[in-house]
Amino acid sequence: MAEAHLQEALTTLKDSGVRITPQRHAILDYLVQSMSHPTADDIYKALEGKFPNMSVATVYNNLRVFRESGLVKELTYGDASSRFDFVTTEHYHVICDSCGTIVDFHYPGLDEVEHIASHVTGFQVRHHRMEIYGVCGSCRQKDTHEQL
Amino acid sequence: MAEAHLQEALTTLKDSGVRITPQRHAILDYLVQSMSHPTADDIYKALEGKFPNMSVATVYNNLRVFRESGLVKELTYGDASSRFDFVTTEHYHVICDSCGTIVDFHYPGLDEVEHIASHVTGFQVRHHRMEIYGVCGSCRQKDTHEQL
DNA sequence: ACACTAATTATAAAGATTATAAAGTAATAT
DNA sequence: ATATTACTTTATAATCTTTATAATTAGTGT
Repeated sequence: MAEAHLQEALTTLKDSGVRITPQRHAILDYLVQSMSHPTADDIYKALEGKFPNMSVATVYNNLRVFRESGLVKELTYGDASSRFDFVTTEHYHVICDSCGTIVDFHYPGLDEVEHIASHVTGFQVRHHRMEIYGVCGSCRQKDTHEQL
Repeated sequence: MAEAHLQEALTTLKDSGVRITPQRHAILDYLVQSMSHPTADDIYKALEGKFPNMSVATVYNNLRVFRESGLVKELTYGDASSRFDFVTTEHYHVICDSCGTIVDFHYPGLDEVEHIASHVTGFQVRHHRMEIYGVCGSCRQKDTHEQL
């Protein structure tokens, strides 16, 4: 399953004339395997065993390449680092204000909102982002015990 | 109208024990007056006429104070600077991918989404963010003429 | 006006990301 | 096969936004 996603991604890249270097293969592989939403630095650190000489710039460059090929979505926040999400099916994210955990959340796209926004503002709407924030189950338990 | 908002904000601050300095007054005033969504640097530059010695840190510090008092919302993006929005009524934002213009968009809160997210993930949901992206009217005209 | 405390300033530091230039590697044509 | 070319990686420096620090200044209640 994950393997299939990786193969498909590699084919997509090859077909659009992007070379498959060992570094790119490894970064993609990590993105597919990791069920989390890693930062560029997470990826850099995770791969420094295999590629002791890899530069952070390589990670950033290739994440940009993947983003431009539509393989990866960049989740941007204010001060903190961007997180990168391998694109499979459409979904939103629910984020814990306390520990930062990101949980995938499947919900039908908000087409109506897009239509109304387009109508009201005169924009040609192309996409939207939505995130839901709160406190995750384990942080709530901690809070209860610690009287936080 | 704008004056009323400013006065109300000043009262809120005073009541919570925050000193009203000339800098704070000016920053709040600018936020209320400007119908845009300025960055910290926008504010800093706009006020350097009145306050030639004001530090950027003062702008950031006070924007944080206002945020913590609930007077101002911080709109965070990835690489770019945060933008600050004086809180009046609840609304979302529609953002132009081409020129960055931010337009206010009034729409009922997505309560249902929050409820379902809470139910599915076990989070105690507290808030959400949504932005709609596209191309604004004037950029679309430009694109047509320039065959972009 | 005085004393107390908070706010401002100037500066440095931190952190994430991008730019640059040199060296390396893969693809293509000869 | 080899030379040529274009693309990648590496190492490093630079940029940009934001925060931390320490010294000075200024509000506020008595």
